[in-house]
Amino acid sequence: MLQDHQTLLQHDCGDCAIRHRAVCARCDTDELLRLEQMKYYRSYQAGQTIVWVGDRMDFVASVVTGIATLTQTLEDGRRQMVGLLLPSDFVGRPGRATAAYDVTATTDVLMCCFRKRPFEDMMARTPHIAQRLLEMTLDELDAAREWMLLLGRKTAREKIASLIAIIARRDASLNLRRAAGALAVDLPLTREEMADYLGLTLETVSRQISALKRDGVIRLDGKRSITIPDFDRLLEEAGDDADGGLPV
Amino acid sequence: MLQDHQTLLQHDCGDCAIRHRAVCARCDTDELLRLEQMKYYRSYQAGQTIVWVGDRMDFVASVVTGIATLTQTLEDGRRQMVGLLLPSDFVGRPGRATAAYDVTATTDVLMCCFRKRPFEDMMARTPHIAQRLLEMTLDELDAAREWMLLLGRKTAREKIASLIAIIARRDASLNLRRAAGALAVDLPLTREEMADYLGLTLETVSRQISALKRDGVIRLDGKRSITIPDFDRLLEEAGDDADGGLPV
DNA sequence: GGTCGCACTTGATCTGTGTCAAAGCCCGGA
DNA sequence: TCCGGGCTTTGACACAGATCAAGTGCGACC
Repeated sequence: MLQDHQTLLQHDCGDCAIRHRAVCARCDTDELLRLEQMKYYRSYQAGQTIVWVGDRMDFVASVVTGIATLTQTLEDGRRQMVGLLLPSDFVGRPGRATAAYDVTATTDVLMCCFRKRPFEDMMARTPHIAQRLLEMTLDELDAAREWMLLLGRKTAREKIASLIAIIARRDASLNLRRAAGALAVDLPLTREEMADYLGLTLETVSRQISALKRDGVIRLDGKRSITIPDFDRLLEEAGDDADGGLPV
Repeated sequence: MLQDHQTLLQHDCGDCAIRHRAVCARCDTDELLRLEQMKYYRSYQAGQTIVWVGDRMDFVASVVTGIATLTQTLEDGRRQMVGLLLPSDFVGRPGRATAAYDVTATTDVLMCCFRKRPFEDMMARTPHIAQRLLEMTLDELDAAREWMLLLGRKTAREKIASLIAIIARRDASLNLRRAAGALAVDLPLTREEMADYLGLTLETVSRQISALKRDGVIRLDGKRSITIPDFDRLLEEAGDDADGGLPV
């Protein structure tokens, strides 16, 4: 019953060995119960816009299942994705009244929500929540900076390889779907969404995926599902140093 | 005597009308005094590297005077700036042992430092610090996302205009150097640093600055100092919507 | 089973920015 | 005063990726 938002409260307290699974019963029971009473759910269909820039935001939430994106748009329609929300990611900013980005459901999405005001009050009372939120925000900031390097300095081929590596890594850490040697990943994004992630056009995305396939770096099973025969080879193509992904 | 790190502890408590100047005496006196005892200074010369990626980080700090940058580098030397640290900005990540980025002093820099361990302990005891740090980190995340839009989707000309607008805005909010109509700004960065900020080459930066000058969007007084006759015109060139800068 | 529509691929061409190279400017030191 | 070196500007050219335009494949719906 606590599963949906436990990532919000978890913290390193020494008692909880497995950080991403356990919630420390000793310290957080009261807060957990209070939070439990506050939560409610919202679900959205694939393609649906969850909030528009400038909308009044009266809630904060975390993604339970599905994938959502944060995007920014220039007046003439150029779009850049600035956040990719996977299960357990947090949406919304305590202390801000209106949304700064468009939030869109890429697949069907279930969110676990908390009304903003009581959540903020609670944050003021229970230091663990602010500390946990700080930790999550710092992780996001690191991811954003890695992303900036990608956008500013990588070639189209490196961008595609990086994106596949990022998805594979986040995916693998959730699902442990690592077969012997080869790794199966499915891309939860359309070519256009990948383009918006990478600062490219969809044509370029398509061409570079074809090129990586031609060169044996990836194999395609259908259009959205790929296998990676050699992950290190992929990382090499991504141009990163050593382990080349989001610092975690 | 408290001036150097007061931004770290300030918060909205109702008593302090002017957020960026006042520290609420009622709530924070003890913490301020403890923090005061812990602080020490380091200074760096222009061009000097403050920390290298992977270095052990035994302190956190905030910039008192001068400008520093965070950069990431690919193996073949391509560089991308991922953070620009102006006075009052925070450096270092509580809970992380090694630096994730190169930190370099662009001008002479004075930093107000705290040893990491005691700072972390203090953070655990005094919720205000974590909350304040969260607020600052969320601001940085917003800035990073604006930056991602710039890197992924703006043209070279728009990038330059945006950078000038960003510097002018941060500068103006600190110094209130807004003359009637025209606005004088000096660029604290070399052409190469601007290029690293914007994901361009220094030649392109130079060409676009010349173009903006030719078109009357900016005027140059020497190489590093510009005046902006019409700020709205500049924002238009930057391609942003409405007020087009870092959301604050 | 056919056909409609949408996501994707592929091709031809165009263009903005990178690359390479040279020259100018300015400041500091001898 | 002149010289040297770093920062900057400018030019000529190359090329990665954008743009425009067909075409393909595949699932949904009749």
